[in-house]
Amino acid sequence: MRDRKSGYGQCTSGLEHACPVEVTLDVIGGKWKGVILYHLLDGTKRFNEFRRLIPGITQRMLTLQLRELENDGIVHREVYQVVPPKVEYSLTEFGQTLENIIIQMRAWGQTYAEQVKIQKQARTSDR
Amino acid sequence: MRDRKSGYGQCTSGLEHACPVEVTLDVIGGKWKGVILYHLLDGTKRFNEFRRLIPGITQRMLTLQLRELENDGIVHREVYQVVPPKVEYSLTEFGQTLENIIIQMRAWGQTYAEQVKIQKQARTSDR
DNA sequence: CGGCATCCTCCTTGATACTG
DNA sequence: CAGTATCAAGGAGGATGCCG
Repeated sequence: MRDRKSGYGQCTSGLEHACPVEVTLDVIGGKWKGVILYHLLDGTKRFNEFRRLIPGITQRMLTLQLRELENDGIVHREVYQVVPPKVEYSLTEFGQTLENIIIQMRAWGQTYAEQVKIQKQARTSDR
Repeated sequence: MRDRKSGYGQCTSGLEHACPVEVTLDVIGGKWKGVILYHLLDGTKRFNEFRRLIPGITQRMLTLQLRELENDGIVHREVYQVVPPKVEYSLTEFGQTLENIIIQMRAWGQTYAEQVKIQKQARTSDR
């Protein structure tokens, strides 16, 4: 496997990220992870709660993205052995270290959503 | 080509991002945009300079990702009509509004790269 | 309720070759 | 140097069905 840890600036496309920004994006950059984390900012959520909050997502993708976040130690999955089944998702302590970033991304998105839309449209019209 | 633009699966309606975090990730979340922006933090870069800084990227992907960033008004592309050709990329004023986020992501990645790696490995070995 | 397994499609990316 | 063009492959993601 190719390896380069020499500190600065290099990045592989594989699992070894030499570039710190990529490390972060690898964790929060999945297709739906942004929204999921966004909703977790204000507390624990259940599986179907996410499905209501994120209408566009499929069951499959919700599961996969939650598993990855769980995997990376960002999200905690608490299973209650009751009938009917109940599963709650929340940020782990580690996940909470991301809160500032999520909040900043939320703020940026809120502030510039319109401008981004305008930029994209300008280009869309010339496709 | 453009990342999560085509068609389905946005936050709520197809046209608008209802979730601000997604807006931001749509702009910076492309496969190589993180690294590109990371390198642009310390100034203007030329095309082949990126290729040196990001060994894993192909010419094609570099072009595509730069075009999208340009498209979204994040990156400025300055073409000098000289021989040999010279093109310089830099952050636009708008792009500079992302600097804090990139810097935070860089900091998080630096701090937690090791932990992320450990988490992933732990889970991998437990399958 | 909260999943997992399967199948299948189309987007994304890579490889390669060519150009102003 | 800084790209574009084309083709091919792999995988991300959707649809559907079944299960504890």
